[in-house]
Amino acid sequence: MTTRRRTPDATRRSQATRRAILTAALELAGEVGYERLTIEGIAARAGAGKQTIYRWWPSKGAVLFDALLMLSEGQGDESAELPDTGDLEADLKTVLRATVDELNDPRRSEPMRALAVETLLDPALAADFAERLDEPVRQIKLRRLRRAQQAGQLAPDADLDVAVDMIWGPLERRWLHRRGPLTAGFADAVVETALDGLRPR
Amino acid sequence: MTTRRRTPDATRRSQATRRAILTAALELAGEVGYERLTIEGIAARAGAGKQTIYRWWPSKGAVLFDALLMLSEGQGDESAELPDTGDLEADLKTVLRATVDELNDPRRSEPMRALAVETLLDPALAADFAERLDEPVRQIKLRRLRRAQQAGQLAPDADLDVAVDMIWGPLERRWLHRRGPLTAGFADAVVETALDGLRPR
Amino acid sequence: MTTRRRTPDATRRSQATRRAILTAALELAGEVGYERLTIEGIAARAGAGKQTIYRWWPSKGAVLFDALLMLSEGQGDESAELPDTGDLEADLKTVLRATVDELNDPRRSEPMRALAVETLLDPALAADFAERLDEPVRQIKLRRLRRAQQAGQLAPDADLDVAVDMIWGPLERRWLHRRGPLTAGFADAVVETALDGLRPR
Amino acid sequence: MTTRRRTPDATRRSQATRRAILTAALELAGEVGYERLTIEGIAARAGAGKQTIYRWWPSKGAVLFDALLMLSEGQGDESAELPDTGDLEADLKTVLRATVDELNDPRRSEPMRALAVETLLDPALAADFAERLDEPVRQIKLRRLRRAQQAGQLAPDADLDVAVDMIWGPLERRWLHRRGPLTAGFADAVVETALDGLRPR
DNA sequence: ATGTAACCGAGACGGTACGTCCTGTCTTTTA
DNA sequence: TAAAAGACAGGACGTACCGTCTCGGTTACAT
Repeated sequence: MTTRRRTPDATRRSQATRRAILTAALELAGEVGYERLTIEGIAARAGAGKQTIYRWWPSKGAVLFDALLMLSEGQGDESAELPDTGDLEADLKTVLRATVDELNDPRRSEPMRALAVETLLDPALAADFAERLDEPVRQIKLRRLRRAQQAGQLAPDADLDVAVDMIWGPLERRWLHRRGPLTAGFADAVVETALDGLRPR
Repeated sequence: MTTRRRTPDATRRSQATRRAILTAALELAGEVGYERLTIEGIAARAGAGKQTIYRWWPSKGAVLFDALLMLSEGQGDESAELPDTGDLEADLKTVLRATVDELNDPRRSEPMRALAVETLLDPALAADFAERLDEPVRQIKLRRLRRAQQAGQLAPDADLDVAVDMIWGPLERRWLHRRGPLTAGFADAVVETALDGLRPR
Repeated sequence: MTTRRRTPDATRRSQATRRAILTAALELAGEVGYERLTIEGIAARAGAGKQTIYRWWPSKGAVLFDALLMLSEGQGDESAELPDTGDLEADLKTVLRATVDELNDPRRSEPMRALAVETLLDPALAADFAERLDEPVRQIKLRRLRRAQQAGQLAPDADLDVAVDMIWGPLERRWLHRRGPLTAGFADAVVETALDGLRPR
Repeated sequence: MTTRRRTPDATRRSQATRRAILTAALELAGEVGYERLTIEGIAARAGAGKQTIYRWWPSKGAVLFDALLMLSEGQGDESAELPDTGDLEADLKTVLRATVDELNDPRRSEPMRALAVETLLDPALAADFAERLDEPVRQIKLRRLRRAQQAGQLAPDADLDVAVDMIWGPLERRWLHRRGPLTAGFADAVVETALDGLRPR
């Protein structure tokens, strides 16, 4: 007696309820942390039925994902670009400092950490996350570096995939593992070291 | 009637039971993943009472932590050093290739991933982990880099803390987030890029 | 954050589950005895979740109480009366012999003993039991005695509350404390002694 | 590999510890009630090891039994007799009024209730209790009635076993089931009714 | 005096059951 | 007919005690 999972009719979806659920998820993630965030808690806070959540999202991670997407609605365009003043080092410092500021704001940072952790545990969510958030952003970074490479500011044989990891990796690592403070100085040091290398010149 | 948490008497501890629990934890973490690893399951597999686990460990993450420590028993000395043939680049490649091999072995890798994720969720466990595993290893890395710096193989003003992140960070990131394959080639590229920098020379 | 005990909605209650739980409770009480009757066992036998039991009953005694009420459903009317042929002594012997038979049937007797013991330990249950079972039955007994008193078959100044205790007490005592066999002869002796008194005439 | 249950050597028994355990059992039975009285609790309060209790007593009921025996030490002689002034009715009233007073003193009454309940659940304890407390007392009662019967104050064919139940049963029932108040008046009424019977004379 | 055998306090251990919490499904009621 | 409300089976949580066991420390008797 297989009760086939019916696909809900998205056109009839209540937008007010959707927003209430996403808002409740964000608030609770910030208040109690991801571990103690529960579907029941979200439903109760949102004044929604549990079934409504199960109808539209496969996991609490997916709810949080949509909640974060809602937050960054509008500014997260596909066609966005990193600043390009011609000075790669200055541009990268500008971008990384902005990231530092964002990660230091707990209101946005806590739900993001929660989601990041969830992607480590849930491969399906990780794939969704990679496709809809991580990869587009990575392409933006790669485009900026490629332009710099064409302008002769980066070594012609530099592996840009490695370069992205090297520039943005340390920051993400410190943030995710709460290892050491996130400061503008750290951002600058990373950019300088990545560009100049560790060997004496 | 406050029933003060009594400190258990470690001298009476059953080593056989301890080993059974740690072994069961490793096996189960490998079999069902960290999310579905339960204290009840560990106790059942180990033939131990739940209370015995609760008596000695504060969380399932702590059990897994001890289990991994047991695995690396003996070789995890404080006085260990990275190889130093005088050729920093070659030495780093050797070390990172070894790490790649280790991380590609699911028997060790899966419980480690599980533990790494848990440190993201449990600050107390994270502190324990940092103190007993991460920081000692980081010091070993720093010592090797410092010797290279003194030998003139690294820039005298290079920030070695940033350097460590830059060399080992990308590997860890790929592993933890399952982003891209872990290969010897990737390890080599990271070492080369970190040492030479991205700018043309 | 006080999580107020929500009152369950009785109209939504599953009658099938309720019956399964009460049946399982009766069976288990008969099989393993009251002491080793557990909520977990009842839930398992009934194929119910533990929470379903905790939602509707405050204690295992209360479950058993309802189970016994279910058993005697229909015949336990408020308006029921003891037989009245005009011969008090014969009627009382009839009633007590029937009680003897009932108490000698372990299928009904064991759960009843279990419940009786539980009322000794749980005042709330005792009150419920007294109100819904014991007192109605006592009123039936009192009505029969009162009619006999009006008919001149009992002394006009006899304390009927004491009389009830004197007629039914010894039987209950032997049963509850397993002191001596329950026989028709014992029932007869009690009735005769209670009516005639101990003094020579 | 049967580890034969060794018989403890009673001559070496620590009397101080025994008293501490019995005292703790009485106190705790009064404080938290029988249900929540635990061997662990008794051991902790007495400053004794759990094994010391298990060595000497088979159940918590047995501990409480010995504790009550300790309380009534000295006055519980085998050769004791009920008062015999020649007036049976007056003597019985005296005895039952004394019992009423005893049962109204919670310090003695509560542990006794606890023990009484336990005998309902534990047949081994019930047998011990019957042999060492109940039966001797019953014999004393029977001896008094027998003397009265020989003196012509009771019907020659009266069943004295039934008589004992009839005289002492109602009091015990009210006490054990907390049904109605225990008063001297009730004691008197029971004695009068039992002696005179319910029929008009 | 010195084994040596027992009791004793202490408490770790494998277990059972507790009562709570949450999951994901299902059903009923509301709008 | 979507959504709220919430009952349900299931199962993990962390706690409390159970009764058994082993460990040293301390009597007390027998060499």
